[in-house]
Amino acid sequence: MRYNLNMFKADAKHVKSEQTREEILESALELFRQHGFDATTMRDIAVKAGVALGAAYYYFASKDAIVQAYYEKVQQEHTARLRQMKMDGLSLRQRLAAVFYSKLDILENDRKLLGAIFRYSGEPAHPLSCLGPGTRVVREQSMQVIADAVTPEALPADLQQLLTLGLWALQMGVLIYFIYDDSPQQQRTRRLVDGALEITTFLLRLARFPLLGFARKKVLALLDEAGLLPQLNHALEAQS
Amino acid sequence: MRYNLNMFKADAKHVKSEQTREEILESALELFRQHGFDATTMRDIAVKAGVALGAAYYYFASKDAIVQAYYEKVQQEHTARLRQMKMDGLSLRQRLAAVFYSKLDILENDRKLLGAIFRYSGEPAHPLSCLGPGTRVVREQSMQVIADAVTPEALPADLQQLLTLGLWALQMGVLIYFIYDDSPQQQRTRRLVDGALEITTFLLRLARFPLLGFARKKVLALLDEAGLLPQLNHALEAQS
DNA sequence: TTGATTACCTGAACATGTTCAATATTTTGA
DNA sequence: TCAAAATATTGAACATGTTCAGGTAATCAA
Repeated sequence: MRYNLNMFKADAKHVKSEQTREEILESALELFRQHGFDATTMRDIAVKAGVALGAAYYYFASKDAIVQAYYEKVQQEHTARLRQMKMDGLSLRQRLAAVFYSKLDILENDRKLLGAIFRYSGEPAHPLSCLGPGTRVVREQSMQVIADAVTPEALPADLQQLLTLGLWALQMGVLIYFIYDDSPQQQRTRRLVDGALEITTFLLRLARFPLLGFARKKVLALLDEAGLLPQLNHALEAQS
Repeated sequence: MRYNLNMFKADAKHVKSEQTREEILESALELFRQHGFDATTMRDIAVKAGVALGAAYYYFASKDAIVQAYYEKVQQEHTARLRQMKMDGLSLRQRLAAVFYSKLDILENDRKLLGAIFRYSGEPAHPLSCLGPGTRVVREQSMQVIADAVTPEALPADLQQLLTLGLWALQMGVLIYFIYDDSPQQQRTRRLVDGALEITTFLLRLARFPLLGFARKKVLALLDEAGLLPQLNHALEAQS
């Protein structure tokens, strides 16, 4: 085929648009890291990126949305890192440790940015609510990473579901703890992860006993009724 | 004694100051309920309260601080309601149900206000962070309400500590769920509370078994190391 | 009583997130 | 090639949370 000159132009243009966006994002993150989220103004960001104020709003709906974009990149990176890790031969606990640790590694120097992620957790209607529909994709992506570490264990479907949800909630809690953790290199958070995973796997071994099996059914039924297991119905239907 | 005229004046003045504060608070809450938190401006509040804009900032450090003041009143009311309830003869589960239900009752029509409470949960340095030092008093107060419902059960000190902390965390989660719950009268949240308490008391009965006793020790040690049990040290020291 | 001190209150000014009408640039379709 | 459409960009204007220098009223000390 003959190359159409416009193809290059189109590519170049799309690349340039993406570059502008990236430039704004990177400028913003650098300033956020340097001076904090609140101390950085949208005007600062625009100046540093070499664009007009309005351009920032052409690419990002709000100042918080920039942090959300950052977190989406983090999630991509997290997914990518785990995909290229060889998990063969590792125990569940080791796989989960890899999941939690790599997330902390990625976020290590940006703890101050994370606050913005949780800012609208109590506002269902806000597009950036970390529990709302607006962030569904990244949330499901982060649950998938955990599910991928759980699945090789070949647990009963209900337990697998339960464990994944529980670990996702644990991860949320760990992130909050991480933000507040002022120990050097956030070692306390790492130790918290270790301990929590030890207990988790210990309880998992107990989960086959009848009494805990009963509790497990109860918990599952409760979460289902509460609508916190959206995929459960399909999973169970497919199984039975 | 002879009454000093200035006493009345002083009282009148203090009362008047308190009245102004109350007027601003009530005006704000009414507007928040009517039009939502974001749609209400500080100028609206000042106009409705019949004061200048600056007066609102004399009494409240920020717009969010007004919601915080509301929540402190809620916590007072919660504490008061439970104090005047007769808990004699009630089971642990019934006492806890009373704790959770009464809190939901108080907050019933103000779910939209609660979002602001969680807004700074990811920012340790913010004075209104619901997990930070700035809100310690109201947080300890809300834990005390739970502790008072747990104490009559005469559990071992460590288990009591653990249960109280766990229930407080549960309450936080329930409040989040409550905010997102669009079922009529938030019945789903009530059912979630019922189910969660059933499971809690069931697991509590299991906690005496050796295997779960081991897990319990592990959890306790973990939380202690994580610094999430600030009072534990004193409690255990006093016991031994 | 009176001057000094404190508490309360005012509203203009400011800072900054956000919007938007207008303009420039690029792409598309014929 | 060129006009229309789509995309990208501009920066002034706006809305609103917050600050602050200054004022008034109440309280206190002598």
